Amino acid sequence: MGKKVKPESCGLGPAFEVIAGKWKGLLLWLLHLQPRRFGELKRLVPDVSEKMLIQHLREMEADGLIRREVFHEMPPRVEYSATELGISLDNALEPLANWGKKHGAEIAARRSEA
Amino acid sequence: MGKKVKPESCGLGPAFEVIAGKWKGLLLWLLHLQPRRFGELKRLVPDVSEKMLIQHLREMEADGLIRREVFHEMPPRVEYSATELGISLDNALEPLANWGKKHGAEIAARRSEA
DNA sequence: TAGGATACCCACCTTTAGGTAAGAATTGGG
DNA sequence: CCCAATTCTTACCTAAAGGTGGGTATCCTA
Repeated sequence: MGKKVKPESCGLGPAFEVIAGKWKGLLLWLLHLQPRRFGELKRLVPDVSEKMLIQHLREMEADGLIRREVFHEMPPRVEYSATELGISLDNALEPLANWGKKHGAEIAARRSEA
Repeated sequence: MGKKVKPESCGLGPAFEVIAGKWKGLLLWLLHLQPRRFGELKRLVPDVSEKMLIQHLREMEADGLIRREVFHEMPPRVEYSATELGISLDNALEPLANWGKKHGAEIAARRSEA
């Protein structure tokens, strides 16, 4: 019994570190579909506050998941897009998203029973 | 341009609702390997507090991811194991875990540069 | 009868994630 | 000269997540 197991060998740690945050998964998904500017993201995710929107975008940029491109126009324009690394993460998230689509109703039902 | 997009169609929402929590991913991974009793889990994840350990286990049980079996022995014994649903979620998490194993070092490096 | 092992339960506290609302920089147009 | 549009920025606050340290119940064994 009781084989020895290293928790780190699970591998979820680093992935969660990078994608944890209320809106990051959704933002990455949106940006992997197509580049978007700040205002677009704000409209597409109407419940996010501006503060969290930039904060999450900045962190994802720092982690190399997305890139930020500034166009020196007036009015100003900033476009965010997914990097290769970001796309690879989004791909790794797809099975999870499918699981959510498949079992979301079941979960919600079980929770409302409570 | 600017196709209309429904954020819900991403599908990550329900999945994150169920797996969010500092230790849930790791716990599910451990329990999909083999059933474990409370004390074993506590030893395998030494940084988790007892409070969070049961709290997470209880929530995962309520969500149908794991099952809890009580053996009326002395000293008492409670065994937790993954359900079908839990196993399916763990499978959906595997690509994410692989992503973490592959890019964890890269992420950590980028973060320590800061 | 005291102590040990196991699996909890609880009250309290700290930390952190996230929200609100206001304001600032840019620069072209009226 | 003032205003508008866009992308932030900042100070402050709330709520939720998680940690700490103690206590409880059970029954077996010494």
